[in-house]
Amino acid sequence: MSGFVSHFTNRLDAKGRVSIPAPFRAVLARDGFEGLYCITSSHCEAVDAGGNELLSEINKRSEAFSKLSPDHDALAIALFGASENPKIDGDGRMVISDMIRDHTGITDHVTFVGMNYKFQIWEPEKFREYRAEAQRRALAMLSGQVPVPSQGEPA
Amino acid sequence: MSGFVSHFTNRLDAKGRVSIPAPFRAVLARDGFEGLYCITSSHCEAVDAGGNELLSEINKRSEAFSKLSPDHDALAIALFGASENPKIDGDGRMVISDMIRDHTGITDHVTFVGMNYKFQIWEPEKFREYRAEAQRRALAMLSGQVPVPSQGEPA
DNA sequence: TGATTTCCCATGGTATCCCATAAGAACCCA
DNA sequence: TGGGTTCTTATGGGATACCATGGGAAATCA
Repeated sequence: MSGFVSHFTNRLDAKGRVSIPAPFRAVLARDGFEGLYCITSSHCEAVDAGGNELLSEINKRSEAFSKLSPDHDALAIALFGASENPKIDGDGRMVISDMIRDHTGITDHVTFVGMNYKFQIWEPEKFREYRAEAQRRALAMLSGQVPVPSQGEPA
Repeated sequence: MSGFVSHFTNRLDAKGRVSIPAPFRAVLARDGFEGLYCITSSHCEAVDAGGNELLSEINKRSEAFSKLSPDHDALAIALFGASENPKIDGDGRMVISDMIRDHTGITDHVTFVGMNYKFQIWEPEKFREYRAEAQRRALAMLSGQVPVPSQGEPA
């Protein structure tokens, strides 16, 4: 079935907890990962989060470098050093760690953004800005592509 | 097999629900998708909706870029972050979310427009205007006054 | 032992489920 | 052909379940 879709903004409480959106929890449960896998994004002020599907995607990436090579070691350190495994409590909440706070600038609200095989954690205002930019880029990327075979386009 | 055809206008109730036209429900049932897949249209004030067939169309687009790359992230945010999976209740209704409201301007009535492999959700008055404009353009194109654009809506 | 984290329960608002009803379409049988 | 009957569909509304959030108590850590 489908993965992480849509976006939600929830509130951080006094203890630094935030509810993970219920639809995302359902996807994680199906995926079977214990807890959550989080890693800072290398190219934007967000944190990638997900379960086994995200993890295997990252593994696939690092396997492109042969083990024992300096490149592989450096990559491993970068990946594991920038990652965390937050627990999810009985009510479906996680705590926003200092690492996530520092990298995202989150203070009192958190935006969760579905990206199918993973989702991202954003500071709401920063997300709005990034999204506007992403939509511009997406339009450019898609229009350069071969047209999709839609027959019914009105006009 | 036959897809979504014709168009229907239904009423929003006090709870923000609206009946999905029965013929469309029949198509969705055949498609086998649980619920509905919705995504805002990038070139008009409408929302695209459908089942697996629409979803695979979206997936196809994003799979052209390798995961974890900046390009893929931007595209995933534009596509999946701007999507939703409304449920369909036992009576064949869906709720019009704030996202759909904002993007379409829907207040109390909803027009469903069949487009074969997907359908669109419109504010009725906006749809009338859009359709009239589309017909003018079609006529102009047929009479040879305007070079026929291959695809890709130029605003 | 004080501070922090984890577990558990409470609550208000909202979404979902379920049933009722009315209008219309299709159907059937004389 | 016509009139009655049954089904489907759109819509309304009450009851229930779910979810995000808050806070206390127990457990863990330094």
